[in-house]
Amino acid sequence: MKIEELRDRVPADFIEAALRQGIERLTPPQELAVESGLLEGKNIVIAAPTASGKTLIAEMGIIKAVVKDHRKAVYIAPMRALVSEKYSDFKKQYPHLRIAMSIGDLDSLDHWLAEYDIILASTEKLDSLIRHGADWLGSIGCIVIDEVHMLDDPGRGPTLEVLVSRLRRICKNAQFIALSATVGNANEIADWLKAGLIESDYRPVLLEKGIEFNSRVYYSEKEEELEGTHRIPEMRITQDTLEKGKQILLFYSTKRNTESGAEKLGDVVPRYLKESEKAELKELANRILHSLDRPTAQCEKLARDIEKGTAFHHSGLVNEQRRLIEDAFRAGMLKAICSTTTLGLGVNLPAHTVVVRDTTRYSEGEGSERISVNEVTQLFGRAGRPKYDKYGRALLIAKSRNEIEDLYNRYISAQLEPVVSKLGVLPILRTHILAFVATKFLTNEDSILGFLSETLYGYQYSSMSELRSITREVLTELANWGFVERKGSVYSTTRIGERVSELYIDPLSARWILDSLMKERDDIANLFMITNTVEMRPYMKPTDDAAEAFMHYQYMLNNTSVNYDSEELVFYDPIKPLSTALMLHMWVNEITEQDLTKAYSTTPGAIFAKITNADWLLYAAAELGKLARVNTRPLLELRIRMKYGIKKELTDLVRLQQVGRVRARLLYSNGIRGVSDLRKEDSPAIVERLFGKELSLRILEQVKTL
DNA sequence: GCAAGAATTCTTTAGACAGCATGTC
DNA sequence: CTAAAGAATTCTTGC
Repeated sequence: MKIEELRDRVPADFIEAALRQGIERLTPPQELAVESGLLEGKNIVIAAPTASGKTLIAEMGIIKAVVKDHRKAVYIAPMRALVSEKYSDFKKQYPHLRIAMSIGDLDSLDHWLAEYDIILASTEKLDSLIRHGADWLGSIGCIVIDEVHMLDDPGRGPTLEVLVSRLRRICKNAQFIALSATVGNANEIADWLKAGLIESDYRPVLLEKGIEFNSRVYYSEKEEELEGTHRIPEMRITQDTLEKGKQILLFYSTKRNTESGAEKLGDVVPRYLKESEKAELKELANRILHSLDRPTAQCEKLARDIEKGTAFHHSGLVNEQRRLIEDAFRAGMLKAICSTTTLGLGVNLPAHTVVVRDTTRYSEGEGSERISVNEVTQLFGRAGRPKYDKYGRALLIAKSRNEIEDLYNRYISAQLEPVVSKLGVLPILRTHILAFVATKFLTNEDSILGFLSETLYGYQYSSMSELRSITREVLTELANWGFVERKGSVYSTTRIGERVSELYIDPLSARWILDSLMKERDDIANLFMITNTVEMRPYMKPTDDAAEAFMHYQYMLNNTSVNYDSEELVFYDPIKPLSTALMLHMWVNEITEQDLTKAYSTTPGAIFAKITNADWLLYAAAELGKLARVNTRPLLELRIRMKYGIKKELTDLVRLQQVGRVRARLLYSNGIRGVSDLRKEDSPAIVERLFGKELSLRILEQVKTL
């Protein structure tokens, strides 16, 4: 079907945008979607491979709802990176529409969300907006759920499940469009959502899946001899790929493996680089090296790899480094990347060849486990660059002749796994049930159960007796903790309970924080208060210092296990969160990232993730403290120190714009110890000497208004 | 006597969402 | 609380 043929059924905005992108025909799944009533507002579940054009289907629904029906459209995705990618796509294609993005740290003016046509948000953010009583939800005409297989995730799936079920109640006439490349039971999901189902194998770029063994690749209907001669299989595959003038992504099971992989690639890749590329790479390496104030050992390692045309990519990198690497790969500068699943989950970054080197992964409590077919399929989906490649190649590596067939059966000819609801667990329901009561959405046991029966869990497990007993238990617990009150059969939240729900923290964490607030606390105790929570997991490794401090702080660590659910207690070791607290304590005492990575054998990426979380939890703790009538000054001060990584003495200077960690310290050591010192006669000269004319002016200007 | 390679023991283990009010070097 | 695999260390072999 040609796009043009849709002229009278879909707004011109969409047609023009599609044509601008060079899209003239619908792909088969797109055509099927149109035939199954996409444009008539029917709910649709689409299970089709990566790059099969699922996004365009969503786009059709969104634009139709917005332009033709004058309603709002919402796009939900599980990753912030995904949301912002879609945001810039939409902004580019539809500059005249009012498009907003709402994710954790970046928000287009919350309150004004009502003014926008298209709202793109992460699952949790939209859930949170509901908790804050967003009133524009009723005017939604189209809801797109990207990566619906997230429903299967034990940690975050239930939130999506509850969110979707709730939206179905709030937005009675809205159209639901759910997308995924990896669901084994799309029919079930479709049935649950009362949606039409579209399943398709269509790919714009052919995908050849094979198993490598001994320099030979075994596909289902052919075999291929590799060009490479290297003794390590994935290095041979890389040589072969580079011989073809293509790029490669290699997926490993651990961060360390990606790093050693990239190092080995350093012997393979450079001979395929042009002189001009080497110069560009050198420049890139330099930028990577200086992504932090002080390069860490990891930064140096990464920079060395990049000069050779390769890189590793995992959560230990800071965002800027990740972005630089992704862009450089897209531009063809980098030839090969060794990555953990980070690259498979986030933004779209295709390569001609994809190798999933490891098919097992360690998981706590279970030991080493095989990764799922769904996940391998997800990673395989990165193979083949539309517009550049005729076909993509996705490979596994066999270590023995026997393993060839085993891997083939297990991952290539295998069925995708079904998505199964993980909602039926007490700690998860605790959070959501509090939110139901807090928003007065559901206020008694029966209505809560009625709602839960509409979730995927209710669909998949028809017996609700288990949920009934958990719900009862949760309500009792929340009442005991002082977050809800009961009158007859009706529950309502206390002021604190309501705030806990809005702050989006686990009620268990809130209870622990409230209890801790009542005790005598120093900085470390305050930090432990927020690190000993589920929100802060995974914890840092226990250090010797932490073990020692544990003895010292025994008094405050009494009862720490209150913060854990019984099954988890087996794994709970309070030294770990204490270790995290000590790391943060060093951060707020101006220890450099470089030293922190060494002392806690961690990575810059992990440090910043902890800092961001700590900042949020310190805010939450302060808010709870307000309600509990506790002095929150120390918490707020700690929060400023957390944000900037500074000692107490610099907190005043940092109020100035353009002044952060480094500049504040510089000012301080030059005798300017606070904003008031800037008013002194000789100050302007000092500031100008330190920062130059322009910057010093901008700093001094602020003195009048502060 | 020494080095390359085999055998054994030791060590370590993916990712990422949320609040709120504005701007780092 | 479990198991795989890389890294580090020790042992063996062959010249």
